[in-house]
Amino acid sequence: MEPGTRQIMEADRVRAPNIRDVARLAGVSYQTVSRVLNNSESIRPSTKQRVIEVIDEIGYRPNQAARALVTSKSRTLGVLTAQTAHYGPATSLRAIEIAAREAGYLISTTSLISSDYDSIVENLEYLMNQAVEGMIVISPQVRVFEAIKQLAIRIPLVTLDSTGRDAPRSLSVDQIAGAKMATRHLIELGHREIVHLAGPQDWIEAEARMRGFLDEIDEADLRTHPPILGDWTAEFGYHAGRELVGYRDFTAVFAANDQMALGLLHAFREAGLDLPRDISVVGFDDIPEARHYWPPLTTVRQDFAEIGRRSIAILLDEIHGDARVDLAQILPELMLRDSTAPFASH
Amino acid sequence: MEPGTRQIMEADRVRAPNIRDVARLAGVSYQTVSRVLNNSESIRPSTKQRVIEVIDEIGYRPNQAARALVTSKSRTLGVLTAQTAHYGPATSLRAIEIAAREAGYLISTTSLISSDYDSIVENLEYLMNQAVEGMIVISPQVRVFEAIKQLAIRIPLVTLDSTGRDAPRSLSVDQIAGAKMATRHLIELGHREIVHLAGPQDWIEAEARMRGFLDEIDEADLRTHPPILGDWTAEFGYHAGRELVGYRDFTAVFAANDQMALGLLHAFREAGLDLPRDISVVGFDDIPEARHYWPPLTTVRQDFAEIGRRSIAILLDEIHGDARVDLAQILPELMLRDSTAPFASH
DNA sequence: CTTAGTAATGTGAACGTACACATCGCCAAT
DNA sequence: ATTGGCGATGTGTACGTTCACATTACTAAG
Repeated sequence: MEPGTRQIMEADRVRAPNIRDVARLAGVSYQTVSRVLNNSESIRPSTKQRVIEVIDEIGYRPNQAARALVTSKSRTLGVLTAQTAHYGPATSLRAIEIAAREAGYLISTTSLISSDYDSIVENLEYLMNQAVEGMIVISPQVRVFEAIKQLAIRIPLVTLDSTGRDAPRSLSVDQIAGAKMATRHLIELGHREIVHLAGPQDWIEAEARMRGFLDEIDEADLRTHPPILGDWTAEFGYHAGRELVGYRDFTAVFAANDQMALGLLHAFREAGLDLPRDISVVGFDDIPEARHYWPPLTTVRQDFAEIGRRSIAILLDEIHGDARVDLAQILPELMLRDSTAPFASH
Repeated sequence: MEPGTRQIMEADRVRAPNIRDVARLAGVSYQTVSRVLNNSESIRPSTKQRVIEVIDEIGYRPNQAARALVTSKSRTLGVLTAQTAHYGPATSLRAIEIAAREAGYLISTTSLISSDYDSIVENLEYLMNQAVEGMIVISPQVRVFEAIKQLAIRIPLVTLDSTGRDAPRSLSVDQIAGAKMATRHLIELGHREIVHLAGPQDWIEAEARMRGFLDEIDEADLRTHPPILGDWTAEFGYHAGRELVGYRDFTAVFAANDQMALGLLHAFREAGLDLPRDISVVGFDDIPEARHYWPPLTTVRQDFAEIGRRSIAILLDEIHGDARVDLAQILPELMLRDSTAPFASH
């Protein structure tokens, strides 16, 4: 191509300024500009100053693609999540995003539409194609682990679950402890017939909460019906509640999340029951609305934002090779409100 | 560097396979592999087949950074959002992510921590540094537009608001129409003293809902107090409700979102009022929980997922140069439930 | 049997940056 | 005056891909 032609093209589509443009205008070599960009030492303050001025003046932005290409570091972390519209995951995700940005990392999120195996694989492939340096799995489901193993994913991985699975490092609020606290609270109030409205059993959190419930029931030498397996929604809680009022062989319900608890309250009240006198209800999560339900919901609080922040800290540590952040579990907290009351036979 | 040294390095850290490795193993040139990757025509099926087999076999993944560098297309879209933990934005965001992925685009999200001008600029800069090809602003606030203008951002932009501002193309559920529907409903029930619990006024949606309310009040020749300016939370709704019960110079409240409506219900019920006989309440959004509030909330439904999908469609159209998707506003829908009742003086 | 035309494939260059190494200039110690 | 050392800056090259253009293989028409 002749020089002339070239110049016309350049004039045509204004090329974004690059490191050499900056260098030329600042009267230094491109390498010096690179050093400024990467905060290298051994650069004279006056030179640095001059370069920075040129950068600001012409609005130069480093080309991330070129950087990624040469360093073979994408500075991107992948997040695999389901149900992001829910308060918990959404809050964690937001904290993750902010923490990642502060550390200079980009987040690439992928939301599972369906939870079948192929879909999970497809989503993981998507993240791998972004050359993510590490991965966080929020609200993990059992099949996700199979897929990760199957794909032989080798990058650092942090999952937000409580079970300490083999492959990845995991972290979360201690779901089992939370469920036990909730259940114990009901037992201490004198309830003996307690129903558990659980989450979908392929969700690790749901499984853990159910385990905590059953353990506590067991320790108190009580009996219980097999838990009802729900889908986290208020709608399901409502229908389960309508079903339950037909039996009345229980005095309290522990729901695996606040939304389902809300559905229960709705159904019970609609059936003319007096809450919490007739039936006590405990939820899980302590979403901001829970304290304004009627009656205000007794529930187990977990700090979703803190989980998000810590997961990033752990992941970055692992990426940088110093796995020193401890995985101490975060303890949840029982929030006592008005949806639970002592059991009084009447 | 001598060849020998080089080989040791390669053996040291296993380099990911590149297009040339594939080409060598398939017995073709790298350009042919490139053609297969880009679905170029005029390539013999048998050749294509062979290349694909090699790709699968050695697990080759195209290097996105190299692609982005040479094409100067990042295939990334930026999303600027606030309050992502809320149901509405979170739902839209999820739909955006899924739609973008289907179109082969990556989403880079940035959440506004604070809404001051500097913070907005910082977040926009962050997105520009990712070389995003287009931008979506969810739940836009007024200052965002100033910042965009100030930074002279030239990439395609879609905002999710209802006001048809000058610079960008915008799209949303018609907030004003929704607010008018809610207000008219209350008026038709016979209410004459209606209070509006508005959202923060630097939020464009909040402003639009308030405008709709005031317009409708005006058209019905009614009077109203100046709206209460809230912050979207149930907590605020609750405190506003406690304040309001002291006056009792109204018979209905239109809250700018469901969460604040929930807080109102809580406060009113706590004050011993009979809902909806004593006071009618209307919300906005129709989050999934709204129908399970007590009483089930009359509210204005908007389809957040649809907004998300459409915004991507519009943005991609604009990026590809054919701006043909129309911006017809999506109409919201009034969901009649039990939190509103005819006004009867008693 | 030649020739033209097209389908299929190959070659050279460029994208913008960071790394490894080379060079320059200066000052202190001999 | 010479040397060594170090701080500051410059030069060559590679990263993996696509684009523009060049070449080869094949097919059909004369």
